[in-house]
Amino acid sequence: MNEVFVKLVSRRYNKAMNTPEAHDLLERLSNLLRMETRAFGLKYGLQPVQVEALKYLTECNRYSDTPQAVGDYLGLTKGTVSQSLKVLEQKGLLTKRHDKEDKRLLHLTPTLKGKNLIKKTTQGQHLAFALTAAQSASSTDLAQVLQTVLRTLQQANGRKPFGACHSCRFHERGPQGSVCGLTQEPLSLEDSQRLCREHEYPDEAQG
Amino acid sequence: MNEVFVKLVSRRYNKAMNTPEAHDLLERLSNLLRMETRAFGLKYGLQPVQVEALKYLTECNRYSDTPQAVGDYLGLTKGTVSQSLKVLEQKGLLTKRHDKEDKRLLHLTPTLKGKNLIKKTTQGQHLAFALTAAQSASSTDLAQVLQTVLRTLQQANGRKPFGACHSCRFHERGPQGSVCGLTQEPLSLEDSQRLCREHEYPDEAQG
DNA sequence: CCAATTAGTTTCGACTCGAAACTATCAGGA
DNA sequence: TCCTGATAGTTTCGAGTCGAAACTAATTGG
Repeated sequence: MNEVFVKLVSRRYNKAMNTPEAHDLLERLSNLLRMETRAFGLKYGLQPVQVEALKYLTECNRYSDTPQAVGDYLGLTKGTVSQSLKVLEQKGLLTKRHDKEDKRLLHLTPTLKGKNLIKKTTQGQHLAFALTAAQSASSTDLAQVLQTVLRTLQQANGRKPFGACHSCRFHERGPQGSVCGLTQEPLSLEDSQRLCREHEYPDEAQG
Repeated sequence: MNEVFVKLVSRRYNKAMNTPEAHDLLERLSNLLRMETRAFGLKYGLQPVQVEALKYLTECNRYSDTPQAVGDYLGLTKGTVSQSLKVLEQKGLLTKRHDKEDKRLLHLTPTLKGKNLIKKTTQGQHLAFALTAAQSASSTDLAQVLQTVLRTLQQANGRKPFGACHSCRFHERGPQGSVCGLTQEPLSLEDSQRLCREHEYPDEAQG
């Protein structure tokens, strides 16, 4: 049964050749995620990086709870990390403790307060909701799943979707080519394929 | 045939309940993407935001090529956008032109130089490669696909994978619980589930 | 026991970003 | 017509990010 499954999926992926599209979608999701984290952190006076560092520390094992590891994980230099950790410590969200074997090493442990904050982070973000929506959607195409996630997130945040013109509810196909139902202006084929800030999805559509 | 398909997928998703995992994966992917864009932009003296703005302008239609739209798309305030666009214009990557109907509006058009730069961006990034790898992978589980993308990207960038301890090639299951093959120290169940900076995937494994 | 290495901190400068004040244009009503 | 309010964009300012480099302290290896 899994065999059949695999074949179907592979076929769809190859046919769609949607790598550049998935690329774009991931980038846009990436941006939105960052904004969510920023907005959340603001409520607690924390910067996005600080939230992410604290989150990492609640998820790593005892070989990986050092400033160096945080830097490797987040892709930041040790200097930058050092400052973020200082803030987290001052706010009572984590404690530092020197390793007994190697006194250069610092072990970082989130306090109860820190752990609770991270719990709230995950709950507070709309991403969880968006992911649930995407997972209950019927598509197996990566680009389509990502698109569902993105759209749900954008709705939740009250952001414009910026979809491709041809997928818009105002897009009208006339005898002499396409027309924008909002401006009543004719659209070239190229226009129709581009992103539009006024884009609105049709009521029923999913893709 | 699609009916069967949908049921299978739904079942797997529900069983796996992998929303939090997908959440994490998206965040880490998001970080990596940002670093790639940063590294790329550096070569041309551009900041990540500037690259993204320019990229948007090569993809949007004529109703959406204004500073305001760029801000909406990237989730930035108009002041911030204004500065980024000024830099792009100074570097000869885009041109500004006032709308003839509404003189408040500015239309932004990437120059040939700008368009070429964006082409190189997409080619230069490892993400395209990673996505291809993911799409040829056999999994249909969102978390698993994302994991493949992430791992491929991390390898391409020479970054540590930070996988869960129990999935590591040094993880050994002994009679009295698990042991880390690197440190020869015993691991609690909790340890085994956490992220480790020394993590290395087994040769053949995919998940 | 000294040199090289590694973990972490501090400092500095370039850059990001939001907020707010500002200019210019447009649209609508008395 | 003029005047008010709204909208597009710019400028300025301050808090914060981040990498680079210099620095301290501890460890490892001839």
